Amino acid sequence: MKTFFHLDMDAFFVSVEELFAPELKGKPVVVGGRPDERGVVSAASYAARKFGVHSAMPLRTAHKLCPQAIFVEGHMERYREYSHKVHEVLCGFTPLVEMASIDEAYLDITGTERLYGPPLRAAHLLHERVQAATKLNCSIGIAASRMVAKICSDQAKPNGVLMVMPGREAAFLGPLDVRRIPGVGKVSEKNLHALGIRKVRDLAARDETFLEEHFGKLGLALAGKAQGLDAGGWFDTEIGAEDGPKSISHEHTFTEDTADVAQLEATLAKLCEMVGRRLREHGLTAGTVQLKLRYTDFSTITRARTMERATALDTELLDEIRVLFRRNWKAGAAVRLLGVHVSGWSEEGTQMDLLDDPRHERWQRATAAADLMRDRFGDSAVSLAASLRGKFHERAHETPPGLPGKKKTGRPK
DNA sequence: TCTGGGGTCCTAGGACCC
DNA sequence: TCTGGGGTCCTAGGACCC
Repeated sequence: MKTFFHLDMDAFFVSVEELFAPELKGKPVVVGGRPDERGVVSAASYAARKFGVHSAMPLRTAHKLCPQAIFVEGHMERYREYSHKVHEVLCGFTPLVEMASIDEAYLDITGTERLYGPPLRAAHLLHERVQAATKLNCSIGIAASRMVAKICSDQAKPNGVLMVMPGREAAFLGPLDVRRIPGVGKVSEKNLHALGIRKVRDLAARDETFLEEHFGKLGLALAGKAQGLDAGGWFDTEIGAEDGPKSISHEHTFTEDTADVAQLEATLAKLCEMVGRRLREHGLTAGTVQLKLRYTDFSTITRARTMERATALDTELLDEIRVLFRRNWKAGAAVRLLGVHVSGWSEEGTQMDLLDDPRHERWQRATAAADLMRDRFGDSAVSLAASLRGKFHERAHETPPGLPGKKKTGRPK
């Protein structure tokens, strides 16, 4: 029998903001952007939640619900820094730790009784340590499966600890809405409701084959989850077995939809640069590139191409992306969003054979030099896109306004 | 309500091969 | 030629998570 913790930071982004601006405490705070911007709520304080504001809600809607709320852009670097602090505390507690996202983690604390006492005691100790190191609150769920531990931490919020005793899983889960099960979203909830399945106990009452017939693999997983099991899927993996990313992507939603080819292509160049940079940071080369296009009516297409050889070079990514764009963009149609996505890492990683191509080698050197400049002087110090734009357009164009991560000044060390 | 950005996993169809 | 059965790769779309 195993014992898992799921630790979840309370209103994480908002709480970090409060550390730097204590006057925000207790007030309705919304992290995500200005109230009149295109965008959604990343996090809302408990005071804001009282007005019905919640994460993923459009900022404009949040503003209508709670006009007096304080809207802030947020500081991702700070959240990452605090996430690292939490991670350090957890690793000092037990070696089997897995950060599941920036603000939550799973711990396998099986066999730590001699060290920390029974699980509830251990959880309170861990809670104190996190508090002492970060001045932030968290909630901890304890159970014999990761999934139940996650649901527990949710029920324990805010700033609480909750344990489900082994054998009591079905009794605990039974009265909960099916929506509380991780993996059941809006659509699955609706489909389950259509079959008269509203509570987890309704789910537990149906047999596996019935659920599989209606929901395929998802149904099979649901049957297990209704019993409180980690069977199959995401929960059924070793804690701490970290593997690198499977895909890397960047996308940008324009402040105003645009059909200006120059602006669109400049944006694609910038996105390819960002993706290329991340590839090189991870030491990866991508075999497949994918373009994402969203029009004004929110209709969205993706178009992918697997290249003859994998690459991590901005210019080669851009060449592919530009072909996909020209082939698939309904010319003249205003675009809301562009995205560049790469995947399919090359197995051998090395690409010695490419060195015979002098063009490729030149770009590799230029890219390495640009990376170095950005390391030293900041991301805006140099842009390959600028030189590329000269190649493909008669006039050079300004970098489009409002691109993420764009800074006016460098930051010399 | 007027809908971000970065991910993972699943499904389904078609090409292609044996 | 009137038509099998896998397996694998690729592409497109969508649900879901934070």
